[in-house]
Amino acid sequence: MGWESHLTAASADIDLIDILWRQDIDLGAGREVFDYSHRQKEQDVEKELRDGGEQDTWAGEGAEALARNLLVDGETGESFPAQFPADISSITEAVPGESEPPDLQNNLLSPLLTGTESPFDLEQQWQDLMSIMEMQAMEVNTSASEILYNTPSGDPLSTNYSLAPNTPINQNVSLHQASLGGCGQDFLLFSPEVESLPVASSSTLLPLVPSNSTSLNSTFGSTNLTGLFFPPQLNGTANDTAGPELPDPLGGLLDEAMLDEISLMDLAIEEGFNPVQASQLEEEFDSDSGLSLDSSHSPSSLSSSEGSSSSSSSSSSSSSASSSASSSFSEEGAVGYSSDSETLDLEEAEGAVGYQPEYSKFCRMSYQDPAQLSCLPYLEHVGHNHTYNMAPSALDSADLPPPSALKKGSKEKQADFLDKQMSRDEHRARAMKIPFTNDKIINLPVEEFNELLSKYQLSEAQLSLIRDIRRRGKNKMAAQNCRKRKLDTILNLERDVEDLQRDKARLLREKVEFLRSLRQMKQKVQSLYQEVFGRLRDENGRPYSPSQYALQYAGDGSVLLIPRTMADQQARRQERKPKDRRK
DNA sequence: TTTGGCTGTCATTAT
DNA sequence: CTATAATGACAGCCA
Repeated sequence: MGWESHLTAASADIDLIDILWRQDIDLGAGREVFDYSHRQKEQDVEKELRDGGEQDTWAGEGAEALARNLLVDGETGESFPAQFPADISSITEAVPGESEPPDLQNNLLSPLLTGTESPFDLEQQWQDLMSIMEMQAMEVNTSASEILYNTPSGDPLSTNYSLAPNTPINQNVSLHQASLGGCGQDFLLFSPEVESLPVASSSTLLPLVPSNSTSLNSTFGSTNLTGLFFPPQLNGTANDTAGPELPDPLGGLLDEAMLDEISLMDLAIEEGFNPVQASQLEEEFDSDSGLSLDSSHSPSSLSSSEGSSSSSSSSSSSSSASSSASSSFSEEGAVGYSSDSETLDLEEAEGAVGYQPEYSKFCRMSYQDPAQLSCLPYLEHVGHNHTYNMAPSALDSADLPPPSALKKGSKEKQADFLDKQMSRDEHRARAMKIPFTNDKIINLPVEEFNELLSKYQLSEAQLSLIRDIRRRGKNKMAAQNCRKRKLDTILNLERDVEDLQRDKARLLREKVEFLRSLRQMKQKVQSLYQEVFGRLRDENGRPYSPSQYALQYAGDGSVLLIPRTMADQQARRQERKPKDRRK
């Protein structure tokens, strides 16, 4: 108990600390045993003595903090309604199942479309869309064929297809030839004018859609010139199946600009995109084809911070026992959470996205490097000085009180200030005459630490204090790392969210593009079908009735003219196959 | 005076 | 088992 003889320290702070220490011991917090509960008691007593009744003021702070935490969680926990699957389902629902029975030609088109025309590999979703479109496309077919026959197409197919009556005629009709005349023009012809897309789900989000919903039908209805080129049977069939009694409910969604708008509106509504983000997306869509899959913000590149750990180095310890805090920076820097590169990376990332609050928060965690901190002007206002372990030399330049406070600039005040910069543990260590620095106490490896302890004759109180200092010091760094990790996690999650939102927007746009091209192909195929069928003549020179005959596409590119009954059977068979496969 | 952020500390659990 | 790391909770300080 030799330490009591040093109670006459000049500093009042040290007097107080010594008094506290005596009280701690008087309260029974003996230093013989390293006891957590005792340490808690001494903490409490110390607080009561030093802070007076201040604790009452902060009685409810824990609850407030909890509430804040919950709020923060609520902010970061963005909700992502599963809208994309809903899109598909609603599309499926939007396609009336009743349209199947009357439309016989659909059944004939499906094998060709699914088998040979698709240049894309969109896997399941694509297949789903295909199936959707197959039912949907025929709603546009009438218009498509009308447009086709309205065109001054070349006539390579003119009258070459006169077929024998009655029998299923197996006549090769080269689709290559057939497409020579109209195909090249088809895309030019159709793409700007007909934009029918079954994004019925999106229409629910757009109140302006219904007003346009009849534009397509009315447009093509008024220019129905099919009769000029087709015999009444074929034309009648087409009108019967997809005609006025089945108006295309999606006709109003065909406008290309509207599709993009739908995409953006989708995003805005589903994900809470702010207008700025939406416009950014729009720019992205405008400049990008939407097919670039390489994301520089790949979520897989996130957890980089964990790798930059370096073990604490004993060489950072200071030599002077009295200036015990001189090496606190190296001590903290040795924690192993170097954040330089991360800070830069995040600066770029956040700067690109405009996440200022988090950026500020994040950078405040880089205090472990004072130079870095002083280089960040926006952190200068952070004048907190809880870092009692900070080196006074480093604090001199930045945190010294204004000169007015030092006018009477006595060395005592300077000493006072330095004292205030010392952590409580450092004060305690000084009061207890601990013969080495807190830095060593905290950062030395266990072996060296024990070796150091064995070199000195230390009382139990001193040993207990040393262990406390070591425990608290390590825990302090652990807490700092923990907080930084937590911030990193939050930032990474936010970046993940942004990346996912970007991906979703891109996929949505791709979906629209695919639907668009799919629709064009279907229109082209359908018009080709009708052109070929319409040019077929029986032995009497009369056209075949679409209600009795149909064209069957073979796998080798040939086309067969077969009776309807056979075609229907085959179509049903082929329809079931993929469904069974899916199950 | 109130509030929010930062920091240190303790208790507890995980490694 | 001990030592240490990680983390939630709390308290205190400061702008």
